[in-house]
Amino acid sequence: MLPESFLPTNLDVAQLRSSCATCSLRELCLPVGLNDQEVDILGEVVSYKRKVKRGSYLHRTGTKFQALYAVKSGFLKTCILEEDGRQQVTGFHMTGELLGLDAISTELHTCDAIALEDSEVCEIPFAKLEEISRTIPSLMHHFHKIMSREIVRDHGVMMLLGSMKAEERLATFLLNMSRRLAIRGYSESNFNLRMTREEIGSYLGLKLETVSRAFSKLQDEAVISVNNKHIQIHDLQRLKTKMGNSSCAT
Amino acid sequence: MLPESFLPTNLDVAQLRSSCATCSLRELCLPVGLNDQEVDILGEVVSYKRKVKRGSYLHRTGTKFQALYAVKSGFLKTCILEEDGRQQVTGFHMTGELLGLDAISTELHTCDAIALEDSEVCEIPFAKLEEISRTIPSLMHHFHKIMSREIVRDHGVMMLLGSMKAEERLATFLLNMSRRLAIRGYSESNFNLRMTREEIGSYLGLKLETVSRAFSKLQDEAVISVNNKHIQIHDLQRLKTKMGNSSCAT
DNA sequence: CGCCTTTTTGATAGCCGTCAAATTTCGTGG
DNA sequence: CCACGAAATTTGACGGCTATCAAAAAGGCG
Repeated sequence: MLPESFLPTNLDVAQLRSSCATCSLRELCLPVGLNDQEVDILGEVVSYKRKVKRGSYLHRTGTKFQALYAVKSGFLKTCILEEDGRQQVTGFHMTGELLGLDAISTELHTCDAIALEDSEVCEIPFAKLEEISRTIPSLMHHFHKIMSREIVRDHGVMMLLGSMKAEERLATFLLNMSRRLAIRGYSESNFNLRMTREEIGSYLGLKLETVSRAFSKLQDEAVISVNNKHIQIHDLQRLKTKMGNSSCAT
Repeated sequence: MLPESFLPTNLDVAQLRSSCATCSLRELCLPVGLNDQEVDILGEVVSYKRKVKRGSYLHRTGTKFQALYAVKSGFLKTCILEEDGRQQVTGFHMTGELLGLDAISTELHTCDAIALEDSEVCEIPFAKLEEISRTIPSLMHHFHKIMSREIVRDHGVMMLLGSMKAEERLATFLLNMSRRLAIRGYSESNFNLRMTREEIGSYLGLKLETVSRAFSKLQDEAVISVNNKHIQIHDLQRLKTKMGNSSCAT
């Protein structure tokens, strides 16, 4: 613990208490749709931040669930692994997104969450969130929307895994990354991937070699440029057509 | 509207008002963990039932979301379809399970729900559910668990679609059906499937012919018997070993 | 009972996984 | 800052699993 002289000044305290209020992610994250007073209440609940170094775990499968995490900065993956060693990446998570929703059901984490770059997350004690959401209907409602959105996202991935070919999967993946980056103010056509080919492959139900080949093919067709982890999308429209035209003719 | 003389008698009113209280699915459905008084409150919100004939829609993609549905009897599938005609079954739903969770996010249904046999569902107006869950914390909490469980289930399907071979997928599917039927008091080793090979295939990311072949293979190995839609599981243990032993040796 | 849907089974083709090796990139420590 | 070794990526060759096409058989509904 720090000595008292190192406690935050009043200004710092104000910043802490209103961490959600002043957070640049306010419009992306849990506080969406709340008024200033409600955001302050939420901000008191969300008082702890946690740094997660690249490669280290935010949480592990089987550990007790106590809090959701909102990504404040950085990039993480979640993955489940079977007894037999098979691993499945279930998601990649950017700023403003919530982790831990799967753990509510059993109060145990059902997946590992691992930082793919140095990251910072806000800890949201779940019991407290439920408590204050009783008095802030719009918070409760938005939380339900977030959970629902995760279900919709998963259904989209099921569709992808169930009926798309390798190139379609990768195109869908790239466009998804592009869109999410654009929402956050980054370039939609020029970005660096944080994950390896193997992690992309696990997410897309493909082997890393197949991912690599699909990248090369899209590059040969001049739709994108690939330089290791750096991606440049030359033709967004054409990339979109790659998403869903495998079995048009039927 | 019915004339007053057709309003329910007192006895009927009592049965209606306590529909959740007397429902045989009380321990499987939304009221889990509620005391009698709370179940009564919930029962007032869940006052409408709807019959859905085999083959007809409970809801369609794109229509306005107003209520969740709890399956009271019967069996339904949910599926999404892309512009290009590709279809993906996202789930099969038995008694006590909740439909419509995906629609909360956009207030539009993101999938079709179709009855695979004559079914009956309880309509749960979502706004009212949120309203009463403010005063019944255990209801709110259980609802969150249900949504979370759906996310976990979807992640399991992603794992299945992403890394299992045809025979493993089918074994996983059969064991899932078996377990869910057992919970509901039916035989775990002797049941009728309600869906076609094509629907199973869509759910499992396989073509119907591949599903049929996988059935035949399991039958040749004397693990199950297949007679069209009737399934008999002879060796549950051996079926379980089929779930996850494709790439053990690595 | 008859038609249509569903299911099964076979033959073939194609996509992707597997194995392998070369090359590049990245992290760490000197 | 550079050098080294490990990790990641790319590319090729080949094989296997599943999709596709086809046809026959079985089942179900009006």
